[in-house]
This record gives sequence, structure tokens and C-alpha cells, in this order.
Amino acid sequence: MTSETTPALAEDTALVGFQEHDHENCVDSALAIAESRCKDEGLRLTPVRRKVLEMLLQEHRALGAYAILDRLREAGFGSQPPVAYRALDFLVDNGFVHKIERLNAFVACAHPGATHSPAFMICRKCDAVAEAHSAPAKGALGAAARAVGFEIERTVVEAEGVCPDCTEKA
Amino acid sequence: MTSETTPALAEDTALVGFQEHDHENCVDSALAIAESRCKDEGLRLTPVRRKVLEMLLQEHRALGAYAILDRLREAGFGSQPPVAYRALDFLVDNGFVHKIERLNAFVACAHPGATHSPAFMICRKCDAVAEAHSAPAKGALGAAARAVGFEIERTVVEAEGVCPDCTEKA
DNA sequence: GGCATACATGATATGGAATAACATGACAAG
DNA sequence: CTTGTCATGTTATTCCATATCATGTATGCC
Repeated sequence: MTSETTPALAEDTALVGFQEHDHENCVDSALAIAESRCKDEGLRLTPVRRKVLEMLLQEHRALGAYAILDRLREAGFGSQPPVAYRALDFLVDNGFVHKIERLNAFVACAHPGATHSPAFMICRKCDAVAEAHSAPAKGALGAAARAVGFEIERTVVEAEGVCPDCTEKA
Repeated sequence: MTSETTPALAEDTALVGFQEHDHENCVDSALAIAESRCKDEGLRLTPVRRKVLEMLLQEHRALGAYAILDRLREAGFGSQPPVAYRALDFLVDNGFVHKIERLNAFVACAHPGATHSPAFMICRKCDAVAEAHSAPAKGALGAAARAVGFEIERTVVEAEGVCPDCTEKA
């Protein structure tokens, strides 16, 4: 589901996911950014954590916790659920990885470094996931929240539909 | 996960959204609306389905599938997972119930009758859930989708935070 | 009525997601 | 060296979800 058609579109903003890109480079640079950010902020990007991030970057799609666990086992790490969940917790808490609630699965963040409130487009045919930015608290939801006195701390925004590749094939 | 600490519903009022209301009446009228809509559209609101809807309306908060299953068992229905999931599928497909992805749980729709794309406010302290309307496809996400050719069919919008009651208590 | 069909339910079994609880190891600070 | 903290590992369990097959029930058609 990665690489294939799709012309280059305004690259540097919002979208990564349904477009071609230099994959090798994107994995390496994302890992480098993660390492540097961890160093700066005193976070420990340990081997398990790094491995999980690396494989999510490599796959470039959402992986379930048990798929991650399988790969950890193959790589010689612990293979019980908490091993994966703890690494994922760390990565999610620090913004390196996002959880896709709709799929109960995880993807590497496409915009590392930036603090953001992500939105996702999920293809129901091929499970490809693209990350965009959202500002849900500024629209109708934000108004509703203010009206009743609800304090928004975090938002989940996920659009389900069909990606350009799958539309084309059909 | 959804805590089972409901004090008996002796009162006629409970929290919808985060506001008081005439609970008895709201359950009855919602059931009536559902029945009438099913009749109109040739849908079969069978006993299991009706029971599930009724108990979600009664509880007025998100219930997990197995909590629902427990109640079905008590009411003399089948007690295996598919029984609950099939009823829930029917109710969700027809807009009587929404699934809260963040909680892997289900709530009765607060705006029956209207076709809508709901948004939710979920209190992380007490798990209360309020429903609002959203139009995510009209904002930044919609623009991003159009830009890459992603066809949005459905959206999940869930805000996590603290409800007015819990804010007050703190 | 008898029959075919579609749909609803029931029961079994299994797979995947997530966490509780407890033990060990590595390491830095005092 | 001891203590505290954080990361990892392991066991066990609970909850969420679906595939599969069998049975029942309403409906419409001949």
C-alpha cells in the first residue's frame, strides 16, 4: 500500500501516507529525530522502544500489539504482552507513535517533533493510514464543550473511507 | 473497564450529556421513536435488540459488550458474545446506538431520528459520555481528504477530558 | 396447507487486545 | 553499600470480537 502511483502533492504540510516518498530515508531520519529529542528531553529510547519505533516506521502502516509482539520475539526481546504495551505506552506518551482507536493498532507518527493533535484517514479496504492535522476543539465540538463546561485534553479524530489507490483499482 | 458502580436508579433524573433531565421520559420516548422508525423502515426491533437498546438508554452511559451480555443473561436471553454483538451491530448500523472507540463500549444515541455524525466528550475520571454534533469533513480534515483523493465515509470524533461534575469535585 | 427462503437466535470455540500482579536487573544518588 | 527509580521479564487473567455451525421462526409463493 505504500509506494505506487500518486503524483507529488504539496509535500511539507499535513499529508503523508498515500504518497510516494523516500522510505529508507524517512525511517532513518525519523529515528534520528527521535533519538535527538530523547536526548534533549532526558527520555530513554531503550532497545525495545527503539525497535518498536523502527518497525512501525519500517512498515508504515498500523500494526496490532500482537503483530508487534511477534516481531519483538523474532528479534530476541521478551514476548509477553506487557513488553510491547510498555514500549508502546512510552512511544505514544511522547508523541512518537499514535494509536488508531478504530483499529486497535499503532502507527509511527508522521510529523515527529511537532506537538500536534493528529487526525487520521483510514482506508477500509487496505487499512492504509494517513495522518493529517486537526483542530477539533476549534469547531462545533469545542463550542459544545465550552457550553457545558467540559475540559478537552485530547481528541481522537479518525475518518474511515477509501484511499485513492483503492478507489482507482475499483 | 466500564465500572459497574451504578447506584440504583431510584430517581427520575440522571445525567445526559452532563445535564439533568427527565430520565424516565427520555427512555420511553427514545424507545417509542425507535419502534416507530423500525416500523416505517421495515426493520425488526426484536426482543433482544429492544432489550439492549432499553438498557443502554436506562444506564445512560457507555457499557462494554460483556456488561451488556451479563444483563441479557439475567433477562433470560442467550448469554454468548455473538448474541450481544449481533444486537449491537443492528443498533449501531441503524443509528440507535453509537460505539465509543476509545472505550470499546456502546452508548444509546442521544439524538435518535436524526442522521448525524456524532462527536463525544468522554470524562476520563467518571467515564460519563456526552454526545454532540460534529462536521469534521468540513474543516481541515475534509480539505486534506479532498487534497489527496480520500473519500470519507464515516468519522470518529471523541474528545477526552474532564466533565463539569468532576471538575467541580476537584 | 406445504415448502422455500431469508433472517434471527443459540452455542461452541478461538483469536486478539489489554492489564494486574509480582520478580528481576541496571543504574544513579546519597 | 544501600536505596530508590526505572525498565524489563513472566505469569495469569480479563475483556473485546468474530468465525462457524446448528436451530428456530416468520414470510411469501405455489
